[in-house]
Amino acid sequence: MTRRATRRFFSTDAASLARGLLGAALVRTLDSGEVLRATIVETEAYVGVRDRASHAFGGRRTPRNESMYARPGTLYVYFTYGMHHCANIVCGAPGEPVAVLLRALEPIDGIELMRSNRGSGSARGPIPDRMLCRGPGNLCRAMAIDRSLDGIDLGGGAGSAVSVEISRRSPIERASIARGPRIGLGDVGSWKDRPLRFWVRGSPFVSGRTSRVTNGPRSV
DNA sequence: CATCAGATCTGCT
DNA sequence: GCAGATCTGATGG
Repeated sequence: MTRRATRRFFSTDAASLARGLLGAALVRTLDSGEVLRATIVETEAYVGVRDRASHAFGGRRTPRNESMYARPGTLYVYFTYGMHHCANIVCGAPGEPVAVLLRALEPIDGIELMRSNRGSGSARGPIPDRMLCRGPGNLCRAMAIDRSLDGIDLGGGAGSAVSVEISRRSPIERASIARGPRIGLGDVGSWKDRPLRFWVRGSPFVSGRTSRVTNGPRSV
């Protein structure tokens, strides 16, 4: 039993949404009608203009990050390193550039299409399921998310390209959620160590170099 | 395992 | 020009 997340669900602070998204499903409906569905297992919170690691630090506003300033439930997709797309869900108060980065998903439906979206893999054979949506760039590729979806409203009417499904049945136990510092940040002072990354403890779908280090204990 | 170069877009200096 | 909310394949211990 699931329901679709509405604007109300996204209208909260970034850390709360980052936690609350764990266990929810990200649903991508393609133009063809095919559906890709995956459980969110890892997120990062970018808490607003005071967050030195955020694209919106100090109130910075550019063509790229414009949708961060849109209403809660807006999808913010950016392109980085000349190669990768990353997907965020805008939250917080209306007009505040607050968002949650999606870092890893556990594939549920449309797995073969995800694999195909990722490319044919390498000489070592097809990409294993646990790698399909591991990391913010990889999950965008698998789920066919790019800048053309930047700014869409996840809380809008039915049939939109991307939405979030919340399950009442199996919410993630608080004790099964781990948190730690965010990944890949440059010199952002004390913000580097803030525990704003959240993940499902022990999930083999979570990103990070070694699952032992990144997947260890430490509850919320 | 750990480290590193390279892919080459976007925004700031 | 250079660094960045990344990822992959290559190389060396």
